Amino acid sequence: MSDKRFLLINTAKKLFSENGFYATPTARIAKEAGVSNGILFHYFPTKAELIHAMYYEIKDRIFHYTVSQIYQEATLKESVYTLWLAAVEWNLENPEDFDFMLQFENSPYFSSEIEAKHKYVQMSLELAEQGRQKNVFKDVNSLLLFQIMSSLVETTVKFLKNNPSFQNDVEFKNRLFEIAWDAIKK
Amino acid sequence: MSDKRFLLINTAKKLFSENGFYATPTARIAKEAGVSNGILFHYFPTKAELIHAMYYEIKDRIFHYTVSQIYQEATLKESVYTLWLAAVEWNLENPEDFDFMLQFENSPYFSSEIEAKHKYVQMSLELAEQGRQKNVFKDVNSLLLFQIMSSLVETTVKFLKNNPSFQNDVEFKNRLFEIAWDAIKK
DNA sequence: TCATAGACCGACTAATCAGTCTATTTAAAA
DNA sequence: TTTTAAATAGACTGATTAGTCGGTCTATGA
Repeated sequence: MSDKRFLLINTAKKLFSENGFYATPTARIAKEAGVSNGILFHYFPTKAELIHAMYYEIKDRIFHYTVSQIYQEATLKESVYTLWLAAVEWNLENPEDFDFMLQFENSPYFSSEIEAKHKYVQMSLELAEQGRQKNVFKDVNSLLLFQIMSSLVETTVKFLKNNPSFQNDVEFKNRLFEIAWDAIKK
Repeated sequence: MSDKRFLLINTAKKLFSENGFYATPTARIAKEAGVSNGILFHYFPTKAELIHAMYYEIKDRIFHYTVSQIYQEATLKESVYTLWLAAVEWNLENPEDFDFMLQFENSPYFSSEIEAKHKYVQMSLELAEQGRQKNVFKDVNSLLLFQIMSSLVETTVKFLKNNPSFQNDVEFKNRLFEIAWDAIKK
């Protein structure tokens, strides 16, 4: 990936997370990145393509981050915990990505078909399926189990952002995980 | 509330839920409502004020709907169930309001201070507080308990919209409620 | 009857913005 | 060295859009 392309994605992400993508003109992105207007459209033919590229870039990074944390010998609960914690930590450490994702996933740019394709979702679905087969998880659709976990991660991150004093409180985070775990476990 | 004002809110809601508010010009709202452009700005000095008015109008309606369902002699779990079910049913029956809310709550128009003021949130917080004092709910912030319930309602509604065959399946909905209940109960 | 205020109209404007176009530079291939 | 394609620039445009403005209509009440 050329560095101008990368620079544009990062600058746009910052501006998007501050002002939302509708209030962020492409010209402003180019200016802030210190490149010409034309070059933005050279790399991204439309603003929508820039936004989609950003989505994939973020999903890829979060996937690699979380996948690097899980280990083979772990129990099911340990795996879920690892995934949950990795997702929470990652979002706390990358607030711009988190803001962007919230906006994106509730915008007309997003569709659940787009989401379903990603390896990150695939991996989570496999884990959900495993838990159901072992009779550990509640007996509902694994996609639903995944969506429940995702929304609880989101709620957790929002809460920790608003209450920073808890951000390093391991015991508190464990309690938050138990909430999520109790929701899905049988 | 004058009927033009009401008409404008409803027309805008329909268009917003179809196209999002950034892709819905004020002129289009007026045209579709069969009134002049000027009258829109007579009732709502800015587009943002129209959007905020819509938010309050929806929150009020959902509040009156849910509050009408709870009854005094109910146990805590029954009350939570009633509230949960009312919220789910209401959102399923009012998909435009649901779509609008999703957009709004993840847009720059929204702030959690705006939300916190509403009677609907106040009522839910009281219930959460009650549950904590009776030692029935987990020992975390009542605001967090409320947010958890809200996000699980949202996830449930999204899932039922994508899987309409479950919409009238009472047994399935009860299972979905148990997920939410297990999350918050001790 | 007349005055007044709010409801209502729709043409208009000032600004904005996504995307285009022409031209120049750079770098790699031939 | 020459050719070619990609990278870069930035002025420009066509379309769009929130909001304005000057005015008319209607209803109420004095």
